[in-house]
Amino acid sequence: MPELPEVETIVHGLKKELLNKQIVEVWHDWPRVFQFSEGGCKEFKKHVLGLTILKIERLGKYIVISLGKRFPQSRLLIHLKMTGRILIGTWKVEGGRWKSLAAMSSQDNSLRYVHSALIFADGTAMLFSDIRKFGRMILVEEANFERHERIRTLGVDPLQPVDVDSIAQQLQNRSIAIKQVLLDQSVVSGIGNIYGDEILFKAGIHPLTKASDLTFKDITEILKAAKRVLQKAIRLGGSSMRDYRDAEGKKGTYFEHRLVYKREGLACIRCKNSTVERVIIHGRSSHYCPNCQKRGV
DNA sequence: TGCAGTGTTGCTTC
DNA sequence: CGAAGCAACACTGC
Repeated sequence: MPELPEVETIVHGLKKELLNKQIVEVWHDWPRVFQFSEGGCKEFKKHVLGLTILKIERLGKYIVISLGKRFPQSRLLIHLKMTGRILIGTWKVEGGRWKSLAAMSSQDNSLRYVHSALIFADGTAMLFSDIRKFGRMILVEEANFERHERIRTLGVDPLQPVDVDSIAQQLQNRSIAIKQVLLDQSVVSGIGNIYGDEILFKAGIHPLTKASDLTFKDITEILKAAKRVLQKAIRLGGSSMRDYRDAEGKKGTYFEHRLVYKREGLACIRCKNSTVERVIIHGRSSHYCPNCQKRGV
């Protein structure tokens, strides 16, 4: 479930552990995790060996790792999709399976789902565990980074100062539900199903409201709510329902502090006398209070 | 037992 | 271009 707060938390942990490490080996048992321009894992490996981790940051839901000798030569984009996890520690691979030697913390059965790994000169490794195998590691040459499809089409980061006029303009000709638009990474990047519901609850906007029906004030409220909700979630280390763990293997506690998500049938925490309802929007469960969240127009 | 549902995104089609 | 539907994959719970 890694959304912006989870990825931010992971990146924070990775910075503490991985900076200045040199990649000396690449391992995988599922070639499709690697992408490098037109090539696959062979080309990926060739380009990455010997490079050092110079910088780690978050762009939307991507972990972005700058690699080079002295200056950045390429960037590694990691998307965790639904069930991806990054494990850091000391391990050995035995019969195609990774075994813990001195992991930063116990990673229990997630070791079973490791499908790729970067091994560093100091003997430590970064493992990429992913039950559903939707996650990807995409290598992009530095010169092509800004115009790479995945990066070029990324919407604004909700934690950065946002130009409300430009967002309002984009929503003008969108007839779909605001909930669906919030999940569109090309409008605003980093929000997923959980925080989409949380943000709309906080803003008092019904998730089925058509984006084009929102007033300028509504949009301002939503963006303000987004900052608050996401910042709080980062403070709490993200949400852990099932799979999510940070780089140190720790869960986040936002889920226990959630406002509406997965609270169907329970009393609304704001008005207390309505019951949280659930509706499917574009195939995704959406939770809201029918009393506190009014539909626009 | 079998099947719907699950946190995400990209591709195809209209 | 916008929008809908489905595919990628594995597991859980009813």
